[in-house]
Amino acid sequence: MKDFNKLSERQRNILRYMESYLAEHGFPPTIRQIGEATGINSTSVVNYNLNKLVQAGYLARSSHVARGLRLVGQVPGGKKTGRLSVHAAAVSLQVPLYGSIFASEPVSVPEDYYPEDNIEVTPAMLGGVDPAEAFALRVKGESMIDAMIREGDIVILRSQTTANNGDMVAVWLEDRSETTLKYFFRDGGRIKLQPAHPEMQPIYVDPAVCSIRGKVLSIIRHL
Amino acid sequence: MKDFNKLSERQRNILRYMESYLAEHGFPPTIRQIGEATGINSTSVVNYNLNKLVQAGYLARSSHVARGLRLVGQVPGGKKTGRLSVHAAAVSLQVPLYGSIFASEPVSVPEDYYPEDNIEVTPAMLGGVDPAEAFALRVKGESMIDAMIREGDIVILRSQTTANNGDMVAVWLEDRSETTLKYFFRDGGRIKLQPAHPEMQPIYVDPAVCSIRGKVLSIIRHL
DNA sequence: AGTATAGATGAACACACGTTCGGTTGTCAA
DNA sequence: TTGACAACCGAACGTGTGTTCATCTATACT
Repeated sequence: MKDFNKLSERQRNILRYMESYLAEHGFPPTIRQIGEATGINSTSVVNYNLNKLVQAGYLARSSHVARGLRLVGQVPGGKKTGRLSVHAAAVSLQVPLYGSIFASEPVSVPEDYYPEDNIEVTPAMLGGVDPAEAFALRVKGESMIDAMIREGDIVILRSQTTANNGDMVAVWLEDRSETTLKYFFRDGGRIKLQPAHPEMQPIYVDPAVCSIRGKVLSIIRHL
Repeated sequence: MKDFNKLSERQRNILRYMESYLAEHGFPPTIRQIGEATGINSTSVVNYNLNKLVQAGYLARSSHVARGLRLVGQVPGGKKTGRLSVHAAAVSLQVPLYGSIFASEPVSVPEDYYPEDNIEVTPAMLGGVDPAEAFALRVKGESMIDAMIREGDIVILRSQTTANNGDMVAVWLEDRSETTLKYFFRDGGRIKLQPAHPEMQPIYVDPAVCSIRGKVLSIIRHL
């Protein structure tokens, strides 16, 4: 019988990652993605361990084929009888990922493009918002650093064109040709945009040149 | 409602081929394979029709990703789903929340306490790590601001006492009586702890007074 | 007539991605 | 010490694969 515990820690991680990636995307990950996710920084080592897993009967490979991986047999999902067992079978939701937000470029909005991917989220991350109104953006560049947001972060938003005081919003500033994430405040006839970093100064803009694309619900950072 | 007959003959063939290829291999075909199977001898035409199918809501694409195709909804015989159907899909996981991490206090570790709550996470947020090894901490205070982390953030960690270069870890520094989240590097006989904020200087500590509690997998911020 | 617009073509481009190889480290046994 | 071996690393290589572009054909509309 195949003994799951006979595998190395890395090999178990690879299998688990394969499973979750497959569930999320519908196609297998690349060697480099596996390496990144499991802390292996040489493709040859991933390749090495994948071949081990093939020998052990856990998966099949098509050689010279991009993402030519396939799980065979069953990976024990939650059989680990440790302490509090892990999977309460709650549902998770998917929201479309509409590309990247990048300073000096308009942020893509749902109408403009089709989603390039789906992001799995938990209900708590939507804060009660209808999943159909939610979408996600990937942050590109270090331009959002003043909002305590880093390159690669995933931002979950609710699509809307207005906002309340204190909301964090994605706004397109026409006069600056720039998109940012800032806290939103109405200040008399103007709009005050406050960076999340406490030491940075707010900027004031004319409502006419400031179009709101969505309100930030939550942020996911993957290391 | 999506009308299957509204599609061109080629587009229907593409969907059918996708289905059978997926069933046979476990991963999607390439553009060229689709072309070959459906009698199209230009990759750009396949590309063109794939985009049409995305618009029509039959499939999703991940751009610049080899075999980045996925069937959404059901090809006839089954039922249809709406445009971007937001669907309950995979199971989500729960990890225990072991209190808060706070500078000038040791971070709680799993052995010390029992969880005060459970946090729902998606498999992607664990990056392939066994859910049984994962736990969560809530960030208290503004002390982690140099790590681009704010009060209230939830940090997902994997319980471990060693780390690899480049990992972000939660460490207890005995000589400073302080807990922080930093990037971990071995530097000769010492340990270099690099803040996430690029402009801040790293600190160097003796391994003897630096105990690792866990490696950060991901971070959730709820607004 | 002109002129859009959907569909198709083939070639060129750029990079994503699997593969290979020389070298290093650690462990175990003789 | 020596040798063998499993695991790992980093870099280079070749090609698989998505994308883009200029061009061409139909059909339909003014």
